[in-house]
Amino acid sequence: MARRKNESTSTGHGKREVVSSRATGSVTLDDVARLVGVSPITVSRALNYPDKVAPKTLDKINQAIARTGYVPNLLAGGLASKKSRLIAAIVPSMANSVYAETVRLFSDTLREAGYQVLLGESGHHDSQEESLVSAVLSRRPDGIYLTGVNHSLNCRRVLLSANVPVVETWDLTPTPLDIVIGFSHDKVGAAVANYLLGKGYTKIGIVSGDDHRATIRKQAFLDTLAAHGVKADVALAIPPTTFQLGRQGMAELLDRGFRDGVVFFSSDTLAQGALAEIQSRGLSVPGDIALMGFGDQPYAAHMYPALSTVKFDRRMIGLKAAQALLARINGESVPDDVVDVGFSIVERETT
Amino acid sequence: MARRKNESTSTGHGKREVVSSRATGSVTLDDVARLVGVSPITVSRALNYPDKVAPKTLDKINQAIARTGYVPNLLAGGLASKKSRLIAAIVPSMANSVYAETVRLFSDTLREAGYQVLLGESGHHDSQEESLVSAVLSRRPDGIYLTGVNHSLNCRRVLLSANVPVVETWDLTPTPLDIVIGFSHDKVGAAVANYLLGKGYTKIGIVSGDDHRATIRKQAFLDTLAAHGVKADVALAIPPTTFQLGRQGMAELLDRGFRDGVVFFSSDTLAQGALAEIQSRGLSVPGDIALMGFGDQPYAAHMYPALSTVKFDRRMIGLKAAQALLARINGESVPDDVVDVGFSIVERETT
DNA sequence: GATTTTGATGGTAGCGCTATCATTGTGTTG
DNA sequence: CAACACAATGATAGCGCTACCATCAAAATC
Repeated sequence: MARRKNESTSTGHGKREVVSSRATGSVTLDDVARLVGVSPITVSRALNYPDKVAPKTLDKINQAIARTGYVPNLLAGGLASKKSRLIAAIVPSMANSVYAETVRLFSDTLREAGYQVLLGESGHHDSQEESLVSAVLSRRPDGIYLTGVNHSLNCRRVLLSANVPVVETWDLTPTPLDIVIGFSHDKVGAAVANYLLGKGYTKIGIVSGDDHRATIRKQAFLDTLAAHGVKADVALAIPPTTFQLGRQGMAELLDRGFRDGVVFFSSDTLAQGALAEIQSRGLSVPGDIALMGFGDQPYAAHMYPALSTVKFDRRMIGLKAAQALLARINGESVPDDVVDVGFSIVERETT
Repeated sequence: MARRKNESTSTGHGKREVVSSRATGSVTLDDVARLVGVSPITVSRALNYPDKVAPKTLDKINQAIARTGYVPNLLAGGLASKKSRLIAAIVPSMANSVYAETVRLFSDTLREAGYQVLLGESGHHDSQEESLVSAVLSRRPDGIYLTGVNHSLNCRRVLLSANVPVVETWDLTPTPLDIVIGFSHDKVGAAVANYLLGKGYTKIGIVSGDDHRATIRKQAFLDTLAAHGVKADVALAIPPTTFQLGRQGMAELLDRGFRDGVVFFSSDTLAQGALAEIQSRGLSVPGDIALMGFGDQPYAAHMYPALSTVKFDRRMIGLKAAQALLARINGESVPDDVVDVGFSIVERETT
């Protein structure tokens, strides 16, 4: 397999003893037990429940582990205990730093509790999500994190019969698979519309991605405007919502003669791209065109001019998702099936 | 554990049969075998080597799998076969989309070959990397992807004795642990210095992160300038290299009176932040201050003004890393231990 | 001092799958 | 039609670990 195949465990860096009795050559828990002169189960306990082992024994075992360079085999452990210590997370895209931040807090929280996170990118496709879920279930995760609440029928079926704790995120639904932590995109759309109307804008445009959640925001946004007799200019961008697509979307609007109005973008990145387009035409923000983002990325506050946007606590989503899964796993009660982390509108300089 | 605990496999969504004989309630390969009337090993073969099974049998088995909703247990399979079908990847940060893109191609390529990628974030800390590597090895990955070539002694030791294919990326070294795929940061630093000198700049600054690779680039940059008798203005940013820190770094330089020169940033994001700072002071780019980025992020070409930067093929790194690991795993020969993917300087409007 | 409790350890029997070798039946060859 | 090759399937024996129940000695209880 590898070029170093022929090196045995004991060669290379000295220090290590030859202890393995198995054909495979790697050190096992049995080897450690034999070395210390205890039974394998005691070594297992030393690893998993250290306080159930006498301090002296524990000490000897830890020494033996260090000497041999023993690395536990979680495949075997997981098979025997039915606890994989693995949590699967399915996100649309890691390149989108919005999701990355949520997942980071999720991972960090779980790591502290002794779990690892297996990440899968679904790319906003339901079918991709379904196959990822299936693939991931074969590792018998102790919990699953999903982005969004829209899953194919088959995906739901598989998840339910897997009998594994599931947390859905970034959105809300009254009927979660298990637990849902997020906020209402419907309300965001309406709130932004009302905010902009309140600021006196009547010329209003929108550049939006076409994923589930962006679509919900857009629809609520348009509906609310319509209720006030305002018809918005629409330019559609497809995910991924990139700087370039934001610039293109803005160009489209400007080419159609859009001026002296405000544009709502489905991500801060889109708005950032739009700003470049506006500046390249020698127009000013918010003088000629006002901009409204979504996400409150770290850079939004530091742009010039600083971007007005919609803020929500994505780290909180990751944290609460991890905590909810841990509670489920430990058999503790989870106070709420549906957790709304809310959102707020941040007014800066672009509106 | 979960609120749905009491639902058996057969309830909920109909369609599923009660076949499990085990206490755990989940369908096993044995259950499928019994249902079809073949031995378990035949079902195993149907899953892993379908062409070794008669088409008729295969068909019946697949039907039984669909009917029962059987999900293979890779913990058991991996334990028995010593193939986890898991590849571990350790990256400094997923929020940094530069790494995310490499990892995406890496994952995609491996997924097609039937592998899953377990991601760990090391946050540019050697100690964190070491503990991640240890944690990850207990899952018995079939291969490991590392970012960078600087690893703690203990980390190297553990990796070597694990006898697992390793690919190091994003950098070069004549002595890789196994395989290395990247480019020379030393050469980048020198090349950028020469490029800027060639453009006639004599007033030169640098705003740089302090991770291993950025430091190497900076040093080569400064050395090359020094060799031409130019002393650069230095402002240090710490990772993560964010928009905000770029803006701060630029502010620092400007406050010190830096003007009519060029600044080299260790990431495009830093340069983007710097642009905001420059514009906020009513200065022009590249008239008053010229900017040079690093990474050629997708947005760099679409900024206004478009950012001059250093381009390298990060997708190629991910792809080649995956291919190299697959070759090692399959026992094929790997043509080169050291693969240089090179880089190039992209001149746009900011220099 | 007899009994119960507690703490530390061990024996046994799997977890669900696959490697290996063995067996059967079918086609192929001279 | 014997001799062989090959395709399809099966029996057995683990992979490395932990759950479960048992054991035994020392401490605590009356």
